[in-house]
Amino acid sequence: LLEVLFEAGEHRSAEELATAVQGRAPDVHISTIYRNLEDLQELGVIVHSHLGHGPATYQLASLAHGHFICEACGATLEAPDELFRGLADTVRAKLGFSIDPHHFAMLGLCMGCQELTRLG
Amino acid sequence: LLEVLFEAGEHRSAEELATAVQGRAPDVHISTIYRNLEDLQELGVIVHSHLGHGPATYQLASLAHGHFICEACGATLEAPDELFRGLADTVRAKLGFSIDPHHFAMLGLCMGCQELTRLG
DNA sequence: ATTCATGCAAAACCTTTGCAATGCC
DNA sequence: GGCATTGCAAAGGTTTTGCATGAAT
Repeated sequence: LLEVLFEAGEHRSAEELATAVQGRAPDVHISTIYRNLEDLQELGVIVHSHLGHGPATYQLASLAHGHFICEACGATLEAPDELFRGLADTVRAKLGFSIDPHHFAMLGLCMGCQELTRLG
Repeated sequence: LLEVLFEAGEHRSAEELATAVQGRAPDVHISTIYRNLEDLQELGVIVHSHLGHGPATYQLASLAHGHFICEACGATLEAPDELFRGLADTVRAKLGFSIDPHHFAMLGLCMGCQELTRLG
């Protein structure tokens, strides 16, 4: 049921997933979606991320990656893990902390919005 | 009113702030707190951050810094901005994106919880 | 008199939970 | 019969909004 659906994209909110599942099985309730998402996370099949102020998004664990989100326009850039390697190494060395760069997005300003800010 | 209160700490949720304000002015409603927090943010006096799954936390903009939060035990480490400089430079060069390392915490595992994971 | 900020209640938003009903072994 | 899973409704936690009152200019 759910697995079939996961072949339909990344960064899906629970509600989007519910709508998609309901296309095939109309009686599936969103609380069931949440419960199954939780189980699948415990199994390590999927992960969720927070991409800003909206609802959490879910995706297959194998597709997980970091994100940069523009605070001004909401643009989403995907971040290859290599970008975080330096930070991860430094933080592990200095604080003994092992970062998970996927769980929460990094916010900031995209190129276009930086220019808008500069122009005022 | 609010400013007086901000001399009382960082990482305060709206509800904690409301309780603190109500110690001096009992009739202040939490919606007023939210409205004033929003105004102060637009003025650049304060910022809010998301330190995990709980409520947003507010603090004076001048005290803002990044955070590393342990996904297992919730421990909070404060992150000097220098740690993010390398990542910020790389991301600006490669993606034209200017990161704000304060807004969302970086999750991961603290030293103690890494060891538990390894043993467990 | 007009504007603006406030208190309050209610809604909105996302997520979790209690419970009764259903299906499976 | 027991056990796990579901649908539904309701609640939970956080934040926002509508509206009427009341203060300040």
